[in-house]
Amino acid sequence: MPYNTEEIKKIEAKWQEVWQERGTFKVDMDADKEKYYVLEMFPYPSGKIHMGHVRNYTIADVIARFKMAQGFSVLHPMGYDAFGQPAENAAIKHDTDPAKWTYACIDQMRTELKRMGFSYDWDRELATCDKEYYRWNQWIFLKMAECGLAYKKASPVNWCPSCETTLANEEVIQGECWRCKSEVTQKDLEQWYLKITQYNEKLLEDLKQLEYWPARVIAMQENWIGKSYGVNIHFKLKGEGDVITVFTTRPDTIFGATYVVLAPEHPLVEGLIKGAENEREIRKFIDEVAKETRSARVTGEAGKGGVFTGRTAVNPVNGEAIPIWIADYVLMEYGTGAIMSVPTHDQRDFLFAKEHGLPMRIVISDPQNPEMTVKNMACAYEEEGALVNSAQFDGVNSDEAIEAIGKWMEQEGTGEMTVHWRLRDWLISRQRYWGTPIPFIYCDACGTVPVPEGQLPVELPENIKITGEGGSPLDHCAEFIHVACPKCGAQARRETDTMATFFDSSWYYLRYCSPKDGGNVFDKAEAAYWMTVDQYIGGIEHAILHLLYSRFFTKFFKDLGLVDFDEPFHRLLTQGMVLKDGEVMSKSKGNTVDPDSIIAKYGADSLRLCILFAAPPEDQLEWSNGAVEGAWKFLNRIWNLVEKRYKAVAQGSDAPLGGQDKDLERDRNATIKKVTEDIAEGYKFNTAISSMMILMNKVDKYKVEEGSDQAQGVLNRTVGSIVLLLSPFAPHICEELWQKMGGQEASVVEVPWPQYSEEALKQDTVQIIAQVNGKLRGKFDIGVESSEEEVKELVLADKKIQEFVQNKPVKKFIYVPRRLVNLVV
RNA sequence: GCGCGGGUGGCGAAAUUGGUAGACGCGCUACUUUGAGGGGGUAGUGGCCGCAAGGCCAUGAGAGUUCAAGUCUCUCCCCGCGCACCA
Repeated sequence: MPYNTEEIKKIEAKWQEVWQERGTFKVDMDADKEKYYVLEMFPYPSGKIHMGHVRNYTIADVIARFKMAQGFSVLHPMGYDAFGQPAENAAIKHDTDPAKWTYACIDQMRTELKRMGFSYDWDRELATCDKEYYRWNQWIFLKMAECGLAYKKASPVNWCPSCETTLANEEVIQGECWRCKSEVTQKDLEQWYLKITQYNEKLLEDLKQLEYWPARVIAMQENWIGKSYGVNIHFKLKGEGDVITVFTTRPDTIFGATYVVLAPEHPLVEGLIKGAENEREIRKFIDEVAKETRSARVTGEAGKGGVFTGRTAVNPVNGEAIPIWIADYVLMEYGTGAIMSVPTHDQRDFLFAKEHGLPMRIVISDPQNPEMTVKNMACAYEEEGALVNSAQFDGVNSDEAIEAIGKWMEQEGTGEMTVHWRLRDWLISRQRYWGTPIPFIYCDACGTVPVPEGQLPVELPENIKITGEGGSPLDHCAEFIHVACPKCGAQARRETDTMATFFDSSWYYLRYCSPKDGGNVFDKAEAAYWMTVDQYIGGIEHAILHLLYSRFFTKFFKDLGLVDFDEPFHRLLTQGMVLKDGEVMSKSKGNTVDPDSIIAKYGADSLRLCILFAAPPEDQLEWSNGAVEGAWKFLNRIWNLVEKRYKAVAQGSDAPLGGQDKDLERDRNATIKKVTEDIAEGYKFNTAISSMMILMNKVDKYKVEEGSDQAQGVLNRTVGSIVLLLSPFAPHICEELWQKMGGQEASVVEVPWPQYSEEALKQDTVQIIAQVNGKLRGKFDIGVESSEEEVKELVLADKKIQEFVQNKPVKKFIYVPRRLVNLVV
């Protein structure tokens, strides 16, 4: 029977059914066993899986199966991040219901995942759009509200005109909507927020615990949280009580501040410009800036636009009156929306001052360039140096002056040292239908009232017509909106906004621990056993969004006393993207390869093997059809090996092995060692597979004489080891072969992982390299126990070596035991 | 500009952590098996010189440390990703 398309189909279907029926991957809390939790970022159920999914889940599956074979109690669940806009869009397009569409997609997705042979505990499957899931979203939201972490406020918000909804800061990528890439605009709205900023210090500090996360992800989160130390400095307006507060990280340059700049949106602007001589001109400028898109404004290298207000403010450290300007390069959302400008020591200020002819004063000297003057400087000097023109601080080095001046200003009452965070609270309201309803009710008498816990879940009404027009569909659903106030019973109104779907995915890993618990968000004991996630695997695109939010939720749960750890994901692996012809595979580029079409021809095992062999997990992977064929060929060779050369024989004697038998036995042990270490130490699946191929090549050359039980026994043992080592990578074929070879276990998963013996690895001889002056000149087989003297003698006696030595004296003889010698002549 | 990765054959990639550069695979070439196709087998496959034995060169560029450098140090170039008028 050849390992062809027909046979592959049969085998893979057969074992998928066996796993299903026997519940091979079902797992329960087992205090006697060490647990291991492998998790991949759950998919949005679009229906079809793509190569990115296949890669992500295959990596996870090898780890899960490897850990199972090592005797761990392995939790490996799968589910669906099922709320979200694509379902609404699909509903409009196909005139159906988002729920129907989503559940149909889930069914299809599940079938495709099963076809890949992943080792999931399907009993734990969950979908976030299930009311038994999202009721706990609502419960968490209410808990957050109780703690003051969920609150409503009116504020300028990011608005995506195409998705017709608000967006969190994290969802705005370079001024564009993360989902549809439309230009994001600003709107003033009253919206729900989650106070993630309450945890800013912990979110930053605990990054230090994440020693097994990629440095890149840590750096991205650090940047996003953006802690900076500085001073808030108060500039009084000349002649009035108003004060402009600026934030600066460089208080050491305060004596060089020659003007102050406000963002056009700054609240003090209106009062300042009223009645100004050039009021019209100023208003025109402000209007123009308002019309600019944020990205245009932020990348504005062209020149720094600004206008003078005609007013002045007083520099608190020297009493100097300096002009107040309004400019687009100052952003309202960062710091205080106002800056002190030090053109000599800040490049942006430098450009602005040059453009508008504003005064400059050097307050930090450049030790490399004592001749530096305002006139001859070509750009701002932003490095450190001794202070000048700075009264009592003259001569102090700038890095010391930062703290010294900050403290002095605090004493003088002219400013205070402060910490600024870039992280903003998380805008959670979405004006969309297909999400978790926010569990609040508006009553004219009682105000904003939480839905009582006993009334959860607030269910999404079904069979709603989605038109894509006129705002959220829930706004037009009378039976949803009208509700009695839980406090006074009067006619009241439900909140019609739903939660951003990142809420759903911020805690699903906890729900997997006890997915059917009807009375709790998750079972504390189960979570205590299974958490934290030992290995999390997913794409880098979630480096900030999902991973930051999940860390926030975990810290909140800890404060609630539901968990006792700070961080949810112990180890994180961000798998590389799958490319086709050098570009990321994507529907929009039209360069996708459908995993299903590959499975149909070569089977899931070949696809899995190919993807694992082609590149290390973190690297980009260039798809190639040739590589699948290569993987199939390798599996085919193993198949034929078992079919044609595996023969049940009387177990050979325990007599010591010699010659080729001993060599193969050593190679077998060496391969077990290599594969085990490659998987365990850094997931080097590509080299693990390559070492199995090498062993396979050796088996091909290994001759078994007719009737030689000894040699046949060694061969059998080697074939058995290959099948077991390969089983996490290509599970279906290995199950089948193991059974063919007489394995009695219900599944290879139950067979303990192969062990190697150090004794068998020992070699009698070893090849060493002989160099003359660092160049390779010969190779010698020497006994492992050979002494340095013996080796030296042997090498020096060699004709070829002598040719290169040419009777010159050997100045130095370097000997690295069992590796090389180097003669320096 | 700042941060994180990278740069090794025609291609995907290895390299025992300073010790034989290119394992393994894809592709290609020749021979072979088969009625043909597919598939299988054998040999070869970094560049240059050479019939060969062999020699020289070679890990983005240049310098340095060392008996020995893809690996360590410095300078520079290039590519990818992320962040960014962040005050």
